[in-house]
Amino acid sequence: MSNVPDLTKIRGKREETKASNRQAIIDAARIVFADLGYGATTVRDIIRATNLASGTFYNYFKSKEEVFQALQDETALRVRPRLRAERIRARNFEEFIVGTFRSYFDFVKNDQTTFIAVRRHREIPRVRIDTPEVIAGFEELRVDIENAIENGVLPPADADLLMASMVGVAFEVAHQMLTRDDVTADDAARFATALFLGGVQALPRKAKPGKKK
Amino acid sequence: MSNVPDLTKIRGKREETKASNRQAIIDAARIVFADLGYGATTVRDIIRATNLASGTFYNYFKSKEEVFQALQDETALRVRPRLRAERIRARNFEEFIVGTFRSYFDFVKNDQTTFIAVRRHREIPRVRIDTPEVIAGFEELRVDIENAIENGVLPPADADLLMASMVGVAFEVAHQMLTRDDVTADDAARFATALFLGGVQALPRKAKPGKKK
DNA sequence: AGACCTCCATGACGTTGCGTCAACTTCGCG
DNA sequence: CGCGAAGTTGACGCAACGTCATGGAGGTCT
Repeated sequence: MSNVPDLTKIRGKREETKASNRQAIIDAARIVFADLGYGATTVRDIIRATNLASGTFYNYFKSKEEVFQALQDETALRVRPRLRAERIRARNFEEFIVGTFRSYFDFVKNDQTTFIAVRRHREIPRVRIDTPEVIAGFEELRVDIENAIENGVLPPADADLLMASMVGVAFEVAHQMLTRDDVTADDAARFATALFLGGVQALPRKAKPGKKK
Repeated sequence: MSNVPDLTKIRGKREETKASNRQAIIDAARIVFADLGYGATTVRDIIRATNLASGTFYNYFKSKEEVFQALQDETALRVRPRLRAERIRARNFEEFIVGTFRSYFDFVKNDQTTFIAVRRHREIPRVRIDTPEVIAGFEELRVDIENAIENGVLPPADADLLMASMVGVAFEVAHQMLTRDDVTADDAARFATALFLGGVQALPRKAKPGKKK
């Protein structure tokens, strides 16, 4: 009998149930948040939806906020590589912009459940929470913008503000897309792209003179 | 002697303490939220910061969420008239855009405490909550955009998406402004304005054919 | 294979905040 | 002044919180 454990797969039953418990909590949370709304759900509601004991929850997360972050992070980690790939592939200004928006809106459209679930709060009309992974995604965009500027793909503008603008437009337009049902991912992407294609040319040069910091 | 009550001022001691209690709760909440962060704050923390009894709280709000909304609404009701005035005064495209952004960023800059307080959560990096009054402000912008389009001040674009874009850019750029300290309200306004002045020209024509709905 | 130890799931427990409610105080009005 | 309406108070029952001692299952060493 081979006693060589498959190192890349199973690290023992210990680690296995650990991962499975964590995932069970996250999955239960996704359902419960969507069902009761974020504010109304309690840690107890979440563990009740698993077959784990209350104490176990606290071995994995220290509050429902932390589970929520894990949920958001999961999503962020799924989108980021796609966006990144699009931008790296871009050989010019237009491709940079259109690639980013297109794949983001496509993702949102195909993944509506997650996004809608998150917004389905009862008490509060609309909420947005940025977790570390989401913020890391913003940072990635900023870096890509800076590189694009250096390579002459983008005109020299303030990278922070340009990143912020793209993020803002992406989120708000995506929200419209989910609210109205007559806006396709393509409509959204064409709108956002046109705005930036036209707008970026006109931007003032860097607000801050030198490099960052 | 005069038993004619000043109708516009005091409607009797009853109404007076009612208003004062409500305001006391809101004021206490503003401080406590800023201090402990939104998530960590409890209803008890808020009433402890007033000299009212716990039961009294529930005569005015039914949860901390509701107090928070009242706080947001207070702010929204202060900004909206200014933005509206700017847009109505606008005699052309540029004035419409620049007026809106300038006064919004000025407001945020002068009112940092409110905005920073709201963001000073411990558990969660960054949060945004839209209350009914805030959403009403968005709607106001949308209507103004539609009117501007009808009057030929703005080119015919999708008003919903244009509104969403302006909102997104306004929020995100304002956030940058508060995070970095080298961005003035003027920098922010010039950036956002340039983006839209250049970008709006290039927008696709209305995604939806006829009038709204 | 067995003994041993480590790790973690369990659920009961004390604590804290929740929302309600009966008793009481204050206001307005005749 | 006296009565009813309106609103405040804090104690109470209940639910969720986060912890911790216990036990059982997984890994390791001989």
